[in-house]
Amino acid sequence: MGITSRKEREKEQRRKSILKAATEVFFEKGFQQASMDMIAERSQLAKGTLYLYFKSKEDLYLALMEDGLDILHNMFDEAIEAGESIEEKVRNVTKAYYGFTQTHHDYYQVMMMMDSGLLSDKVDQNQLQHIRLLQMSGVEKLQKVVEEGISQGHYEPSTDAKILVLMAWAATWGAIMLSTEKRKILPMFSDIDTEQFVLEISDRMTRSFQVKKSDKNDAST
Amino acid sequence: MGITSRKEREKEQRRKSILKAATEVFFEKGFQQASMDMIAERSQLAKGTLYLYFKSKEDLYLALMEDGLDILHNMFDEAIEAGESIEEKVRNVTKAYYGFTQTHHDYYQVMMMMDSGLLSDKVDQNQLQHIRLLQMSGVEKLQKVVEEGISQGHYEPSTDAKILVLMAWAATWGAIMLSTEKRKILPMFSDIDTEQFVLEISDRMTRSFQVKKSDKNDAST
Amino acid sequence: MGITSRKEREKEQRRKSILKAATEVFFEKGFQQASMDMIAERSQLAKGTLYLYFKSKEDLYLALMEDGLDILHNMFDEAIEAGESIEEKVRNVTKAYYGFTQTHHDYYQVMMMMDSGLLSDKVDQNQLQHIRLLQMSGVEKLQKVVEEGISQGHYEPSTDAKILVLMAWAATWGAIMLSTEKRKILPMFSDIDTEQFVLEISDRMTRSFQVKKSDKNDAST
Amino acid sequence: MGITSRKEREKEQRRKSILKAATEVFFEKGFQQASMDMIAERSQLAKGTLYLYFKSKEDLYLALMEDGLDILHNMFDEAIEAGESIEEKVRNVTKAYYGFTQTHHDYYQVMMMMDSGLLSDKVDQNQLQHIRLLQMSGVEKLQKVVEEGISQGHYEPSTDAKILVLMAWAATWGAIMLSTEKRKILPMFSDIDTEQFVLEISDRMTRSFQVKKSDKNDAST
DNA sequence: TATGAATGAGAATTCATTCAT
DNA sequence: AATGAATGAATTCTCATTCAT
Repeated sequence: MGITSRKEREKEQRRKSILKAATEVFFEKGFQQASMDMIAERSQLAKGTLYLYFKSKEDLYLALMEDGLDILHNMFDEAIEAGESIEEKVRNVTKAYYGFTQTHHDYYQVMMMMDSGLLSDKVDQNQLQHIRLLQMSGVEKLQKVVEEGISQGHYEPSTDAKILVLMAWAATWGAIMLSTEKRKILPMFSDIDTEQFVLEISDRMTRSFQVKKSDKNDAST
Repeated sequence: MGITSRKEREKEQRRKSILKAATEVFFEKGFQQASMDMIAERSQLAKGTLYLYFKSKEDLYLALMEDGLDILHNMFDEAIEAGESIEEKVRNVTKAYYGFTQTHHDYYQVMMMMDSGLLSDKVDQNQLQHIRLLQMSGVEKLQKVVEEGISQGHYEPSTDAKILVLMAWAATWGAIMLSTEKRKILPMFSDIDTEQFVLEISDRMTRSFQVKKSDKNDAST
Repeated sequence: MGITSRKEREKEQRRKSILKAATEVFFEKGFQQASMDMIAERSQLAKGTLYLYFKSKEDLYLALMEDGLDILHNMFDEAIEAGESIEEKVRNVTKAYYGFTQTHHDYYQVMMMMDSGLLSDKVDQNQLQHIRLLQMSGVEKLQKVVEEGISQGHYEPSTDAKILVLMAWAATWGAIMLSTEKRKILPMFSDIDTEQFVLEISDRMTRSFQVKKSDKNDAST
Repeated sequence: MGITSRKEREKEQRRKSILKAATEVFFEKGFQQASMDMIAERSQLAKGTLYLYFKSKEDLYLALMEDGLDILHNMFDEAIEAGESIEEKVRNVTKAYYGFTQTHHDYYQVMMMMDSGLLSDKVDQNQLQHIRLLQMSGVEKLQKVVEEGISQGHYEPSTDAKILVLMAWAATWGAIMLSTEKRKILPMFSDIDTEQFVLEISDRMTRSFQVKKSDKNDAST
């Protein structure tokens, strides 16, 4: 048993180290340009060995996606946990997402890649389904928070929690993509604090659903 | 004379038909997966012929991008022209962008791909520069409208036109990406009218910069 | 008739201009690297037109060889004519050959190319035979001169004219190739006057067959 | 240990067998006409395998050149070693060179090709430099022998060793080229013993520098 | 006759995957 | 389990030649 579990730990260890190498290479080269040779070299293993752990390049990529999503969702859970008010919880999730794109920049980029261009011919459909579910669950977590907020009178009673979440999500996502991808193109971006930008856009979007007291809503850059 | 122009027209015609085929294939397969063979077959031409019109696969791709951006920017100009009030102009641009993603869905998708990972090694740098400029100019057009709106007292005097535009743009872009790309993933999206969703998110974002009268702003889905 | 001959002259003219362009391009690029496109462009004609005058790239190449050999042999004839003594005639031929490699450097290079690498699959065998004959005739002309020299007692009576000519030819050819092709490799060549070198090697070779006043050093085959 | 060396030997073996196949194909077709497909087929390997051993067609060609030059220079060394007198040493080198062109005829032909038109764009410049050096070193070895001969009074004291060597070399090379390449063209060659021809031309050339017993025939540069 | 657009066979090279050791 | 040599299908691009105008 001890032996078995040590072996299993070693196996898991090796799996992780392959994933790490793959993430780096995918990030640096993009999915297509990355070759199994590069990943093998980076992970200090023989090419054949990769196929003992992942049955194809696509499979490796999906595993990596799952990994990234796991990290992200743990960050979400902590973010929601840590927030005391509804407002803070929502804000924390935005922060968490932004934080993920910064501290796990390679994971983020690699995950972004996926949306355009992976052909799922040889892809394990079960695994794909699992990833889809993970992607959804982030939104669902946020939705629960908002529903609580509605019932607490924090948002307009007529608010559709789903719509609110999707809009906040869309705005946040758009802001992050705009900041990270277009920074190179749009010089106007050069003097903007990205985190502020992302947080403010999320704030403005969620606040537009909030109940107005007598009014002193406004936002400063 | 007649002959020259007929020949030229035919050449242009063929160029267009290659671009059309290429757009389809790039859209279906992604840039990397799309092969010149596929494009040749789709356009009913021999492989070599493609190289008479475009000097490389990258070149073909860039030409296609330019084409798409041209269409988009014409739509923007008309949108701004057609709007009577500031509010309407901004709204029209959002509509135009959304419309573009729908009526030229393949162009849109292909343009989205670009951001992740085209190898600019063999790419004509002048052409690339031109594309960058086109991409920027859309934002700039909107910025002019907003600046006018600020000076007309339509938006808070303290508003930074650039920030407003970038936020509106980010939100709109995020909304469109979310709706088009994630529709397949998020079942919660199934009963949402996409155009409404996109317009509303843009509205909410811009309205958050507007001067509040005494207040009765709200939005229903 | 006038019309016919004008047309024929024009045709011949065009043929020549294609050959000229081809020589330049073959010289600059080598046979394989030279493309019919380049030759067409250089000769200011359409690609298709080349095929009205030469039935293939190989054919064009052979025509060019013939042209070069014609020039060379005219130079030989003049060289022999101009020489007053046997010695001078032989020397003049060497000079003429060297001169050809200098003033018609591109022809010379292009002719050298042929020896290595042309596949005669699609080549007109009659034309090839003609070229072979031309190549031989230079040697034959020289041989006649030497035979005269032997009968005049200029060379050892036992001399085999054929051997003398072949040896002189080999030495001259080797010297020219060494000087032109190896100059880039052998730095030791840098301070040698090529023409002197070539003439001297030919001299030494032929003189070794000459009758020695008081001596009798000789070589038997 | 045993395993490692066996594997290495096998690898070297395969490398050699590729080189062998390549030499044959290059010889038959010339560099440009030879395709990696042909070489793969000839060596009974898959095309991709070739690229495990040589990184490009050019690389393969250069490796082959180096191999051939190595053989040639070993033959030179032995030739010089084996000769007892100066005269014999020089003669042996000529013999060795001729021998090489006969026993390694394909190597010789392939090496001859090089001089006309290898594209050095993608070629490893270090390797190219090495080849240039090897090509030179043959001449240098001979030069040393001749210098010794001069100091021993074997050649005219005024003799420039460099000139003597270059002339002997040129004559020998010319003779070999004439005999091998033109044999097909010049029927007059048919009844000549090639080796005799080559040796004699070399003899005549070197002897023309030798001190004459009772005589004083000489040549001025 | 002259043109030049179109062709398509063929070239070098890459790389995911397999499999004997 | 781990290796890494071998594979060969697939990819981009070239270019001699043809042929409708």
